[in-house]
Amino acid sequence: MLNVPTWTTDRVELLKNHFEAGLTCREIAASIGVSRNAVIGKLARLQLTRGPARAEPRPTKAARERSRKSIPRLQYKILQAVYENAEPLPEVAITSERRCSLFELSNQRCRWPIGTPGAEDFCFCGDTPVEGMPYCTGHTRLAYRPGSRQRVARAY
DNA sequence: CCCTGATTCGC
DNA sequence: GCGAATCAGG
Repeated sequence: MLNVPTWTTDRVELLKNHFEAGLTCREIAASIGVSRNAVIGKLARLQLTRGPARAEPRPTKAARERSRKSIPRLQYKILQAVYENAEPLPEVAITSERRCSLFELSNQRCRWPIGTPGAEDFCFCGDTPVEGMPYCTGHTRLAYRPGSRQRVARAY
């Protein structure tokens, strides 16, 4: 493969002329025989734009990654910690001394529902939650069972 | 959904 | 420098 430079002088000339003529980037790209992104990229490097640049520069990819992934990462860490001392889940119900009503729920009460909604004895676990989680340790392990998602997905 | 131009960043 | 991936906006 010969290494033909993409942006030869005449191609750049074509690019500029087509741009002046008001062709869209896609049309310019088709005319020259390159991708639309190539045209857009080259125009950007030539400082050629049609409208005023956007006021707010995009946050860096790193920043976007951070804000997008930080919460899932954190929760993954928490779950890791919950499963750190992994024993088989007990078959017996997880009991709580602190059962509470819907209105007594808070960030400091396990939100695991117990019983049938609407029933007289319906309530919530109410125990102290794992930090950053909506459930206590036992119910966190019940709620996030490894592999359960896949099994459920296949069932549908 | 389709499209557009603009920006970032790994190559 | 290049352009794919990704973005915001229409």
